[in-house]
Amino acid sequence: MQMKYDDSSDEAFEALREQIAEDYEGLSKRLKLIADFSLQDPSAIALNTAASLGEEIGVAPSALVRFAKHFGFSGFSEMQAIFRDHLQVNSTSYKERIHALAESGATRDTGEMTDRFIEAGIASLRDLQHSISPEHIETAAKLMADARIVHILAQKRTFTAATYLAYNLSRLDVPANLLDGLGGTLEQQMVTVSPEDTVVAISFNPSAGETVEAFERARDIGARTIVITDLARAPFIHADSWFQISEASVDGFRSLNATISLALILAIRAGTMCAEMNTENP
Amino acid sequence: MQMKYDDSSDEAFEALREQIAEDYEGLSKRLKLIADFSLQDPSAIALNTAASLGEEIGVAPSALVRFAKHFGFSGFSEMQAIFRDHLQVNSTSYKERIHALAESGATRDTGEMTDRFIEAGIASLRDLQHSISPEHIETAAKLMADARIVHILAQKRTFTAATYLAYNLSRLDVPANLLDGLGGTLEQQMVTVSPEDTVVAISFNPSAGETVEAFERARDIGARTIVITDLARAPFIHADSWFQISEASVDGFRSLNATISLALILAIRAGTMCAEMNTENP
DNA sequence: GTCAACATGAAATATTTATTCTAAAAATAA
DNA sequence: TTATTTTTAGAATAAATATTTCATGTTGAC
Repeated sequence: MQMKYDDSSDEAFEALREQIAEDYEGLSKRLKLIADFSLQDPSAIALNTAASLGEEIGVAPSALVRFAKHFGFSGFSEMQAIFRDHLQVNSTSYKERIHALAESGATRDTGEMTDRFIEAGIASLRDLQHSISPEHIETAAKLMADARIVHILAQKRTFTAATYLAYNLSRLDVPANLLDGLGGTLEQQMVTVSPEDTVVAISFNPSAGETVEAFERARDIGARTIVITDLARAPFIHADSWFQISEASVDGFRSLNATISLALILAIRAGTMCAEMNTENP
Repeated sequence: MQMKYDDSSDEAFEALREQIAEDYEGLSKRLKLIADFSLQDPSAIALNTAASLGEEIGVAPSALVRFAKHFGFSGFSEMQAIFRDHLQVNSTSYKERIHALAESGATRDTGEMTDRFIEAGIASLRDLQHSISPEHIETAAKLMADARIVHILAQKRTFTAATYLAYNLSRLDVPANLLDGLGGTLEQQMVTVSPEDTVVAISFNPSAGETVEAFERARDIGARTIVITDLARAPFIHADSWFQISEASVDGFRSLNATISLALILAIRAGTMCAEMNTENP
């Protein structure tokens, strides 16, 4: 099964934008004001009422209705929907897709199941791509690069992602330690954490109580904290840096694609930062 | 993914988000649903009506009003304004970011790197989609479902994928054992392998010598063998079932997306087969 | 089990917001 | 200038949307 993931639902917005620019000269005075504004600040059109926009632009609300009708809409609301979709396309279309995948019923056919899992993985990666910010990666990578040791908290569900982050950090000469709670309790392992360290918690809902406790313990010790989670909740929102990722799930099985990709990206950026620091101050 | 913004004009939103996360446990069932949704997809709250959000979340519109009131607002509309402001603040700072991106080297590199890794991951998944056949999956899953125990050979590079396969098999009540070579040699662990077992080797080039030896040992014992590899060659081509997957790599870092997705698919199929067998012959 | 306290959804109501209509003001052309 | 057309703002109306209310369901303590 092949799926088109381009933002085709956004075509309408681009077309409208073009038409506004094209028709501009033929518009009346007030309509030109509105055209200027809509091209310059489309999200304001999406998020405000005709009345408040009218006030801000300096025209009557009915002028906005006339504007919309000039471009073939039934009224302001219909045009506004285009602007809203545009705003939502970049942030939510993959979320909708992710949500839809979770809904569709279980299937017995292996080929179909395979397709759906692969689709789910791709949707997760696309969502990651649309919502990730380079600045935020920089921040988190710096916290890791500056640390004496990077500790990674691994609970059952996220153990796989934790091993991947630990493996890649080690490979890039960033000191990494996996707090896996093996051969004892997590609490016992926490004694190795110092205030110069950074603790990374990867936690998916429902969070293991142990992970929550260990995270709070790390904050008490004074270590820096980074959280990768699917649901930003206390206490994780108090972390120095946190990422909320949405993984698609099929039949209750969550994809791990976005998580491990983020782990790899963070590890690499931390690794290059570490290398740069070492060459500068040998 | 959502991120923490330092934007001070947005502090109302941050405060609200934190309060939602904080109060979460004390909320009722419906209010928890709304809390989850609002944390996961705040822009949807900003752009939709209480009625349509209610339908999407699965609660009555009045539940959204109750939710807003719980957090000290006069009603849904007042709370929605916070979400709208957040979106507006965000989308304008996004423009600035695009500008800044062209200027600052580090973030541009990071953004570019991120994109390349995500594209590589998607390419790997698409390749997987085209290269694996349902019949192949059926065969391998059957080998796992029929086994007394499924042993998974984990070498350094592929340890992550191995833990993922083991975890998912266990979760689906397929007896799984990770041969990780910890606390001794792989050879010592191999004594647990019997002729009624299936051994899965995940091996990427260059293969660890230990994995090759362990694989041959498994064949000598008479166990069934499954191999997931990026390069099909001796001795792995003698396995009872094998998959060749090509993971895209960026700057020498190989993606793991196709491998873990295949692992998940195999685990699920094996799990459903196992369950079917148990209900048929109780 | 019974009761009380709380949570919930459907419908009624209130409010906000968009839209239409109209008279008046500009703009245009003779 | 004046006649004609177009544009406009504000009021009236219609539609959409939020909010309140209340009967019913649920939960938890005793």
